[in-house]
Amino acid sequence: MAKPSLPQGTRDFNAATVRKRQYIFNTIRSVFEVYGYQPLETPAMENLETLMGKYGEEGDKLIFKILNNGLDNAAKNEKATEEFTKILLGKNTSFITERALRYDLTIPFARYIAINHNQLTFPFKRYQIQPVWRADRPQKGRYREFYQCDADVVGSKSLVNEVELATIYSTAFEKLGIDVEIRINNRKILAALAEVVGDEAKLTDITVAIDKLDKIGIGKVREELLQKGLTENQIDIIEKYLTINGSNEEKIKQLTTLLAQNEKGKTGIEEIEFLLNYQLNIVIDFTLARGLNYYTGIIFEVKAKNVQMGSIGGGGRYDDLTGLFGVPNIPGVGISFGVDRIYDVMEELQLFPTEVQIGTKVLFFNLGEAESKKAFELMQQLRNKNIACELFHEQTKFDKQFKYADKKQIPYAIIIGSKELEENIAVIKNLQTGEQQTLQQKELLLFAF
RNA sequence: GAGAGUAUAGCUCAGCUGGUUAGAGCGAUAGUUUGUGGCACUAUAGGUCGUGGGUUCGAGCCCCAUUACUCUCCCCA
Repeated sequence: MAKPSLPQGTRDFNAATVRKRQYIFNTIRSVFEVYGYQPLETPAMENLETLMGKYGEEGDKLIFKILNNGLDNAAKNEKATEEFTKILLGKNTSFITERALRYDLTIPFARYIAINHNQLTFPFKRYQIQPVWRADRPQKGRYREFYQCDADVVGSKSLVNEVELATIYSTAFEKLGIDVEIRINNRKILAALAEVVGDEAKLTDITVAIDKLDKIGIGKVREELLQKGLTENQIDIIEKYLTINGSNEEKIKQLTTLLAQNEKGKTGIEEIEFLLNYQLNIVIDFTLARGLNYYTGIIFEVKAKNVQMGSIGGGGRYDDLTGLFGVPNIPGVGISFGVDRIYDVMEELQLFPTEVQIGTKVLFFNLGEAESKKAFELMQQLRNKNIACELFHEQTKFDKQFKYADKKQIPYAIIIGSKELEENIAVIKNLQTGEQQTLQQKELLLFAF
């Protein structure tokens, strides 16, 4: 038989990894909850129609499509064969596939709003932590199945939402112990730049090129813009924009001189100033663009300090997400946590608390039939007090039982042999320090494990 | 979609210009006179060298094909 293997780009998570990941999820979830966000879960699969065309041409190709379960009527055979040829040509047909795996959490959320907007109280704040699937070529830090962790608020234009989301970022990362820089920019400013440059149609090309700045450098960005058909003069203005620097105040000052005449630019600057008034721990970065096209206002990106790693969070404001589903005029703003990268950062900087990694707290040694029966009885009492315990599965040498505890990193061993059984006592040993003490069996329940 | 690399024991890898019975470390299991572990020592198990062809007296090593995985670009989290 062939060796079993995993589908490309997927992973098993062992006990230690699951615990650490849960720790991240729980920390972020608790912050979401404290800020009044409500959980939402949507199905792993959506109707293909719901997803197609929402992520651009590239994105459509990366959607995992689910094959229909055969024909209900043999008469359709010929038609099906015909339709299948279309699939081979890269086209979609509901005859062959009408469902697909969730590609992100935002579109299913928009779909949910579109279905339920009549019954929801706005502003509607939800968070969602679920896996998504992409038929991408996997590589480092990039998988075909991975978790997203999103919080959005829709039905409100207030910038207070942006303030809250920025605060959620700093609170969550502080709780996780990660030192981060929260960068912000405003799509309105980028739009203004395109207007000032004199070519609004090139907005997307400009943002895409700018987004690559820290990766490929100013020279290559110029090259790319040139290729997209911008003139040297236009690119000079963009370069001037990209070289803005200094403190937040200085940056705003420089930008004002550059874009002051432009209405959009003015609003964009005012919005950023609104956030700055809240004394948030944020940094203006006018070179921040983010790839997703649906953003229209403030955009966020979070980077971990002291470690070489891409962004570990991002988000922004969008005006009309549900318009795609026929329900217009519901603006929103949202953020996302990149859990897999956060995991890598925390692993590298050793930020996981040791408690997270302990499964079983106490191992009861098995030293005979009567002894283990007593041990079992005591163990159940500890379990009732929510202390994770195990009884060694068979009577064997001390050596083996110790090794088991050692391998599983169990911090305490409780030893009840014939002597202890007779005298109603128990030996409790701290396996890390090697210290041990003898207690009355009933005192065990009061022991601070 | 474009490109590069890797494939030998459960894991990480050696294996010389092709030459007899393919090795190490870690791990696993057992033991070192059966009520105190982690260390050390000893022993044992475990591989038709990814798969299919070819060259050769002879292939883990060379050639071709194929599959899987890893990485880079595109794109993205």
